[in-house]
Amino acid sequence: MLRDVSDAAGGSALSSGPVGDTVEDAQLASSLRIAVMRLARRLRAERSDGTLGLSQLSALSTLERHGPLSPTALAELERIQPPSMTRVIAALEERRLVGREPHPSDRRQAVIAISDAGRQIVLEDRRRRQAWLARSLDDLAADERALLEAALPVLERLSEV
Amino acid sequence: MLRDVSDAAGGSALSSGPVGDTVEDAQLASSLRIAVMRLARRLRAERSDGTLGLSQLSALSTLERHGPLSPTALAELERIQPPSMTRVIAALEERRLVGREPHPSDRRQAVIAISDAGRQIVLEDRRRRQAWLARSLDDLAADERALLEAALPVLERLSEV
DNA sequence: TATTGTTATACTCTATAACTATA
DNA sequence: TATAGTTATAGAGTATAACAATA
Repeated sequence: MLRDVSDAAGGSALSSGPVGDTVEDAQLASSLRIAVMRLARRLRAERSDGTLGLSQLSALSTLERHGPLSPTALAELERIQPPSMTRVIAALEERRLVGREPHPSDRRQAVIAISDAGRQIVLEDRRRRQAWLARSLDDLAADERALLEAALPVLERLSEV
Repeated sequence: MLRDVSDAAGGSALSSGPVGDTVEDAQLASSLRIAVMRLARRLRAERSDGTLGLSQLSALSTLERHGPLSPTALAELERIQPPSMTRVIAALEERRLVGREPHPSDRRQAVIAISDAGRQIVLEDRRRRQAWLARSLDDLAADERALLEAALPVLERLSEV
């Protein structure tokens, strides 16, 4: 399994110019795309209690980390379009997991903030919600987990471009 | 950035028992889940020409790699339920990208095979379809690409559990 | 005019339940 | 009875276009 790794790393090291990488990048991109989509599919299926959708929980979690945000700002952080965020917020509002207040100076804007009930769900979820993936990670060898952990920041940067 | 890596690897090596890893696994699982879902969302938005859905292309690609398969077998490989695969195959059949033949001995089964047109699309797509991700990968340093490439097999194994 | 947010509408992907045909 | 596949139906998630309110 690790043969591919060293081959690839060696290849990159030998031809690190922007042109030489193109073909290898395309292959890495293809494999990464398929792996990420499949894993996302699995993760979507393994949602914990099911009462809260993944995008709702993700938005709620972002609100918990960043503090109050406008719908547009939250949409940008979540990398979805404003109309999609409208629906996510509506679902959270209906369950009283977030509150809405008018912006102090700009009456066009709204300020969405997580509620105590919402915060409780986020914290509870961070503890309980990782069942399947954590179980899967448990089956990995220590060096495989380390590989994932090492690649994680890169994976995160990819979504931020 | 690589500090986290060695820290994590060291931590795992020191406490490789199932109990000691639980907390670290949960954190890794949480971060990985969010990163994977966001990246999947980006990838979904960046689909190339748009005429073919991601799940259709993924199934087509699997047919190209594995050869002719029954709908149920293909569904299992793609990790979706048979009714979902029925719709994917129907879409591919309508575009003549796959063909359907009766199973030689079991008349309940069908055999789905990629067509020449389908194969052309898969090959063309492997070359052209990775625009955004390949571009993003281009912006990474060589050692970051190597990290991704190293973690890729682990990522793939996670979906296979 | 530009920006913020919403509504209306539609598409993709997936699931479960119930059905048909064959084994 | 059991298996392969389909149909019917539903739901989550997202997008674009058009609109209203405010700046």
